[in-house]
Amino acid sequence: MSVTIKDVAKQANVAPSTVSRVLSDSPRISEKTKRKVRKVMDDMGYHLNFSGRVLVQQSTQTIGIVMKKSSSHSFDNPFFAELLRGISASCHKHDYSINITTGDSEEAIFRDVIKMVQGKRVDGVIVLYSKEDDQVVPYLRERDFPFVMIGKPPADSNDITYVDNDNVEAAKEVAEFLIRLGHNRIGYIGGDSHFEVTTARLAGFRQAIAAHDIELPEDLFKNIQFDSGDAKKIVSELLEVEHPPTALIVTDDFNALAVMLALHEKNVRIPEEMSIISFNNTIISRLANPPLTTVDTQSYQLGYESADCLVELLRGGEVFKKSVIVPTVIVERESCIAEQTMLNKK
Amino acid sequence: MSVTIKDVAKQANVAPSTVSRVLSDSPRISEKTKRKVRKVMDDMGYHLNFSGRVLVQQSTQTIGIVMKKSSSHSFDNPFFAELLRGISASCHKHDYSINITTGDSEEAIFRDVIKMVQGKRVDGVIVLYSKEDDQVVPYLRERDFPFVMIGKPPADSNDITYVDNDNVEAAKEVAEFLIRLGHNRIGYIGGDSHFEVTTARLAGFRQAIAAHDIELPEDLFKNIQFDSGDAKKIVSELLEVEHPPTALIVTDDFNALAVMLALHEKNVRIPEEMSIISFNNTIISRLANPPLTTVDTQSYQLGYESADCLVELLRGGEVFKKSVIVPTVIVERESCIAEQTMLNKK
DNA sequence: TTCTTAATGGCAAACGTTTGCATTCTCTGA
DNA sequence: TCAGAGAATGCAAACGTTTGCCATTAAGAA
Repeated sequence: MSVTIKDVAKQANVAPSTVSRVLSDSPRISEKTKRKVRKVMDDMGYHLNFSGRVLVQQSTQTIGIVMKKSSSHSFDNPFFAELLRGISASCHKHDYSINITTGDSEEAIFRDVIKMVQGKRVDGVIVLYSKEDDQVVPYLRERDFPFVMIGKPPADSNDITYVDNDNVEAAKEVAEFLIRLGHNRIGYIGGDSHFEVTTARLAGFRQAIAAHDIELPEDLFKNIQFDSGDAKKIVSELLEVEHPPTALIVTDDFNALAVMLALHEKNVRIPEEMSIISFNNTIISRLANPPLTTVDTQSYQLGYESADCLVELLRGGEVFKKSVIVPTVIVERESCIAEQTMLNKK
Repeated sequence: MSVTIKDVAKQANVAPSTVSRVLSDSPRISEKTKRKVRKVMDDMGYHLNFSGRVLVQQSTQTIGIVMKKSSSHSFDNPFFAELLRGISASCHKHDYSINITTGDSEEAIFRDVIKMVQGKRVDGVIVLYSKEDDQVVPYLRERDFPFVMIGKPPADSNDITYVDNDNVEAAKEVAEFLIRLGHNRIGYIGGDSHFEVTTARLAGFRQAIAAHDIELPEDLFKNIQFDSGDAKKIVSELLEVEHPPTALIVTDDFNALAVMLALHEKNVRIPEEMSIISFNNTIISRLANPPLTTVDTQSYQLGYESADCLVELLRGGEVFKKSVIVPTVIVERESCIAEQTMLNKK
């Protein structure tokens, strides 16, 4: 039905192989022939059929993106959108296509991955999360299938290419930042503890307060499931501990927004009565009221680098597994003030 | 290298064709043989090679998603994320894969589309926008390539399958809603006027105010480019007209957030001094402060339906081009109050 | 003029499937 | 016992490429 390499060959009076070589601009074909063939291609409206090529080259020039468990939530979160955007940009640069998992449960996603990998639909895979008790990564490793992770692998991190922030360090800096502002009652609201990012940041935070000889009761440490109802509960609890915190560290902008809303409902003013600092520097932090002080994790860059790494892996250069740590930086806006200047509520 | 249908055939002592037919569970193969072959498949760890099938079946079971111009912005906007989530869910149901454009300029996206379509990488395409002066849609129509649009096509809408809200009606209802609350100085902040959604809503709004014999000066009508700097400017201008508005209609939650921030900086309180209503009911509207009254455009549903339509188209049932209008409903939260109960600023 | 060699292009196999048609096998009924 | 029917399976071509190797041509050297 559509015009193939053979049609072009016939029309141009050359062999199909010649046409193919013109396509790849092989030096074995003379300029004259190339011109002739290209003209015929244009005239006939020829376009390469992808699957034909894939079949023989055993390469799809496509990378797969493995979403995390509930893509419902990932999609909601501008952090993932940024990641995708970065990946997308890098792929475009390298002329790779993108195929994303569509499953919405861990099981379904795993099946998607198998379909991608075994069905040879993709050359490599980017795993958008790092999580313990995950089946995808072991599966990929077992088959020696090229992949890179966003987030530090829970195990064998020397053997896996990954792109990540230094989350321990980042959390430390955040704590130092608040401590420098005079806060010593700091509430910590982390994310799902199955994810590496959560534990890393918590560790960093604990290191920092220990280094400053600050002791914090365990009821100042919370985990939030993405859900604003949860935020209300957590905020209530935090306000009811014996010495309530004067500052809060929240795992990302999105949850911070939920926390702010909950505080607002409790008539706690930000930053006058509570400082808040969060992670990711998504557009939300700029638009929040007040605008959020947040650590820029450079999610776009994270995505971009991960795709770059994968492509490099695929092009086969790499002998050892390199990893990339993307630096973080605190972006100061208006949600944090010095402890001394706060309103005294009593 | 990996195990093919032939390997399985040899091992099971049958012909490759038989294995293929077992794969598709053809009634022409006896149960006994099927069992035997399936056992061998399992033992050998066989998995179908996708490209091989594609080549002969001339169908990829993959749909392409065409992002709008600056995916940079689309990705930022939870509205698009929701769309994607809906598409993804439907695709998963129908066992289709997803391939998205990676280009970031109109030109690059167009090239991506050509690559998808001519390279036969996808069976059909979903265009995530409706815009005048667009090259993608004409291209698809010319080649009779199956596609569906999200948003009403600027032309030939009887000939194109699309999924959309009734934006004229929705805007009308929003206006009526505000009028019923007693507002008659209403500011309107639309989006990029190249997009159909923008013009449709504006039309609806104008109809509604005309129907109520309200006259509004043209300087109450603004268009916002996505960018919070712009929001400040627009807000300033709106506050400086002779009789400033008491209510604002904003084209989506995201921009509404920016507008709210700008108002806040001007010390205008919401809703006491200004009511705001927006579109899309993304999670942002729930988390805003105060939570936004917004019209739920059901973006997830929009995405889901569009993929459903496309699959139906591909399965070839459709003779005529059906379109789906997804209903909208105003979700009342706390950003709108009756004009009478507002603070008087003078 | 003849031989050598470099440049150019063609042949055909291969990639992993599917599918129309042909073949083989197993019954059934006379 | 055998023709014939129907069920089960096999054969081989086709899908659109790429690529190793061979064939042809032309040019240059002797």
